[in-house]
Amino acid sequence: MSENKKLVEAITPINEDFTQWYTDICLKAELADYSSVKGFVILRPYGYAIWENIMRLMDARFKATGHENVSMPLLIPESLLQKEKDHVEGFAPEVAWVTMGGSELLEDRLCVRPTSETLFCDHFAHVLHSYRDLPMKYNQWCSVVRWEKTTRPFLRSREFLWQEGHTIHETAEEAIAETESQLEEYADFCEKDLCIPVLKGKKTEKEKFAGAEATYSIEAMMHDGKALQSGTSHYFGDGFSRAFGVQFTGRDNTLQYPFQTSWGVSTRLIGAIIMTHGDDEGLILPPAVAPVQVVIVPVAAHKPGVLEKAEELRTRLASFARVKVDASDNSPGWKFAQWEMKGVPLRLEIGPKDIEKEQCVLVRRDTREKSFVKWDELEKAVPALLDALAKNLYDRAAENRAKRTWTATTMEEVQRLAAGENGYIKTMWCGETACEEMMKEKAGLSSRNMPFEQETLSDVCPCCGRPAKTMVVWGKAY
RNA sequence: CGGGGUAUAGCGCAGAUGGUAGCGCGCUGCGUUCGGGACGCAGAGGCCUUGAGUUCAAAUCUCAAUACUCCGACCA
Repeated sequence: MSENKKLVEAITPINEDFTQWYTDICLKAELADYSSVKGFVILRPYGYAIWENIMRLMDARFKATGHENVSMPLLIPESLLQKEKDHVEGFAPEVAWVTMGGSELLEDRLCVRPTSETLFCDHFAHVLHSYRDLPMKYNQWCSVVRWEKTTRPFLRSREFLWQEGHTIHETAEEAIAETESQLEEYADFCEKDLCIPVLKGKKTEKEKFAGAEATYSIEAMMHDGKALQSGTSHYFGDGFSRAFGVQFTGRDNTLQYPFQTSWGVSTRLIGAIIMTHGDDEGLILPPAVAPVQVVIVPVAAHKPGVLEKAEELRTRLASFARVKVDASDNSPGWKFAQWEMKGVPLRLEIGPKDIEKEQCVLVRRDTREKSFVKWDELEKAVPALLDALAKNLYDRAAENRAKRTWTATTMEEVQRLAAGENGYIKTMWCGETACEEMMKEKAGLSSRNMPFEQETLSDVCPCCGRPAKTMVVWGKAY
């Protein structure tokens, strides 16, 4: 293959310029495209298919734990948004407004939802009467708009697709349990289905959601050592309930305020997949969400029987895998490269030589390891290889994270580490926002979260020297 | 929103000192190929981002705008 040919579909080497590599993947693997609306991106069929798989798998998890889907309005009257002070202050800088209806100026302008807590609360106030109605566990799949200043496909765009769960409960304990169990659900999904190890923990006061009492997150580490907040779960206490007058008659016949949660993941997960698993050849998709799990490439497709056999194998695999035959006119080599770039986990080659031997060639995307498999053994071999690939993706990501995680006990150490490779830096912390801000100023780090799995690294905060309360993981974030 | 960079065919680029556009890949058709990015022949495809200047003449010079992109601050 000549240099010239390679240039055509070449992507920037991952270790040369990671951000450029990322953009190349988004465009060249045909996941996304820019639109003529500034900051808004288009999800192309291949990218949207990944999202569809994510939705399907997560939706099943939500349903299995008693959640119901609803659809809330796109627009929020300003008066409604104003009801919870912290919330409106947090979101005001990035909301888009609708001020006209047709040619009429609106008396109460409407905000395009940046998130739907206010609408859910308004609705809960209407439909909640008795403790017998609780819990209400709702979810919606929708898009939201936040007027971001800088945008990047999947990581930050002015409109993004997501899922937002909103629940209300009779007791604080129950709401807290919901907050935690949804975070666990996200973590499990990321680790099992997306093969991305995540760090579960509580956000600091500075980083928590506007209006929440507590915010929990799962943090994933990308190939370049930067962190990506990949899911959040919030506990609201009864703050929103009080602000919106959501009440119910309790078991003791008194009026009470329910306790509330909300939680969400977005198409940002696709960004996480790209940046966690990809390599110089392109994308590598976790089998659970890959739109195509096995691509069949016929070799010498013009020879009698080859295409027929390819089609026969497709039918055979279709009962247990998402499979596609590439019968285009391109050369086999071109197809290999193309489907590798698109991250298809497994390639099946079938040519005249294989047909003689009643076998085919299976090639893993992650290791490029080839195996010759008899047709009769495909039902076993394909799932086994997909599983092995998934495990390897997870292990590689976990290894990268382990390699890039350090601990520090003094500010000098933090600064020295922060000046080197990107990664997680664990330190103790006194709990003061001032010290968190100092981390940002002196080392360029933000707190990712306070992991559930705490360690005692020292007795004092490296910033101020006062007694330490918790261990925090710091890093640079997307 | 601050600081850089870029804008010419679908993509990647060339187009010194001004004279109305070219290359590679891709695309279309036909034929030969096919186990790691095949080849031949014949085609199609451009308001040179937009708007103002300067000039006989602007892709080229000047100034603005816009978009994308990278680096910071802010956020899923």
